[in-house]
Amino acid sequence: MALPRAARTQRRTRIQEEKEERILEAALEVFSLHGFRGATVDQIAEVAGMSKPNLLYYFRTKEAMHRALITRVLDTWLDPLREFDAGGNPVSEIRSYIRRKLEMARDFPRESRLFANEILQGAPNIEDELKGPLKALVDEKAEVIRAWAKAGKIAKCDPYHLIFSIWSTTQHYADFDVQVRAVLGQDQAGDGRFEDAARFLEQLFVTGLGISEQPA
Amino acid sequence: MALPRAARTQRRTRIQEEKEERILEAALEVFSLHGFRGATVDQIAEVAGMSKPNLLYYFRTKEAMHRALITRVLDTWLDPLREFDAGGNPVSEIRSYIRRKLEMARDFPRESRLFANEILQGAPNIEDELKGPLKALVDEKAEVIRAWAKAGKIAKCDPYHLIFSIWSTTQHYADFDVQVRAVLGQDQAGDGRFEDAARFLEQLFVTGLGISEQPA
DNA sequence: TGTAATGTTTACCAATCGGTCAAATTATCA
DNA sequence: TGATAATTTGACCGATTGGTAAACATTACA
Repeated sequence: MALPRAARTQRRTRIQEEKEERILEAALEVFSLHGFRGATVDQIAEVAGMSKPNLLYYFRTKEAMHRALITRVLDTWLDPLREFDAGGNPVSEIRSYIRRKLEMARDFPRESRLFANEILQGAPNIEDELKGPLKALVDEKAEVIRAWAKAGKIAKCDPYHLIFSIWSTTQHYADFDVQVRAVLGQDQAGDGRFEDAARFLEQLFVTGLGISEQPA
Repeated sequence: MALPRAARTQRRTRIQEEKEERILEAALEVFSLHGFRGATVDQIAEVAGMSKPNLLYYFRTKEAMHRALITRVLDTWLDPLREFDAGGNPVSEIRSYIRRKLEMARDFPRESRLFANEILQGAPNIEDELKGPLKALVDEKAEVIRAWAKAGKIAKCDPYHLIFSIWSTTQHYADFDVQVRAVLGQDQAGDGRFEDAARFLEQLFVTGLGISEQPA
């Protein structure tokens, strides 16, 4: 018989570790390319190099795979924001936050697209996590930014929309990669586009948030 | 017999006009919510208030509907960029471009999500249009911006990444609406968020692009 | 009004989907 | 080694999918 994942009390087998990892890797590949509905279990099984029933032995449903992936991705996706340091220098904190987010868009585009897909579909599976942990974290960091602005260390601005704009500009290079490449053309679409983007965004945000005599 | 759309030489019937419009409206609703693969013809037919075979009489395949929608959306989506005036005042041109894009995100979120979905999936159906007309238009406007920078009217910056950042920040409020609402919470998630966003983005870009002594 | 073109519906189909089952195989360890 | 638990597979199932065929109804127009 042997019950898979769900009803286990003992610790995981070596085989379980390996296979579950292979499956999630394959699922990330397929889900990020075709979305949840567009991905098929057969596809994932093929990419993972195993039969469909074998895959379903480890994850009982397609949704279980997706849930495992989404929660994992959401967690690591927020790491850069967690590193945001209230005690640091405002400008350099924002600058390195942008840099880290851009690096994630470059190095983990599949994770970014998986997340984007989920949000686009209305986030049916992670609405609670958005309204809970995500909101809490953003609230906390927004308060830091607001304090910086109040102290005159950066320009007065809405901290939430500042965070949104950093998210959107950086993730754009992962989620809309096809469009970016199409517009830049073959010559400019090499890996240098991330350095160009970094330079531009740094200039935009640092200058845009530099101390200035904005009215309230 | 009666051949639908494809093989007609005469002008369209009144019924055809009406029905095709109703179908595309329904298709936009469903496609933007669930993506291409996630949407079903039955769903679209139900939203359009007609039977599935009747719908397929006007659009022979699901893909035909999607193609008709995508090309239409891509076209109107570029309108704000077309209005970008080389002869105008640089700062106010950029400012009103941002405003127009943000208005589109507010008033036509379904169109934005449809487009985002297509790009996320690798733009299988519109790659040519991206590399062709879209790139041409962006190239043209980028040249205008570059000239402005060269003349010292705005800060020196990469015009392509400037355009990307305007696209991403504004469309974020349509495509990631669920996330934005979740983070802002019930109190702040009213329609006022678009005005707040407009104020923030205007400040960010105008200050960020203001004349400054950036090195080359 | 008659009739031909246009439009609509009912019934249906083949393909694909997520998932099951029982038998066969392999790993584990006393 | 032998027995027990864990893993893998091929065959299969019901539901849903995109799309079709042909009968039926309606409209346009001479």
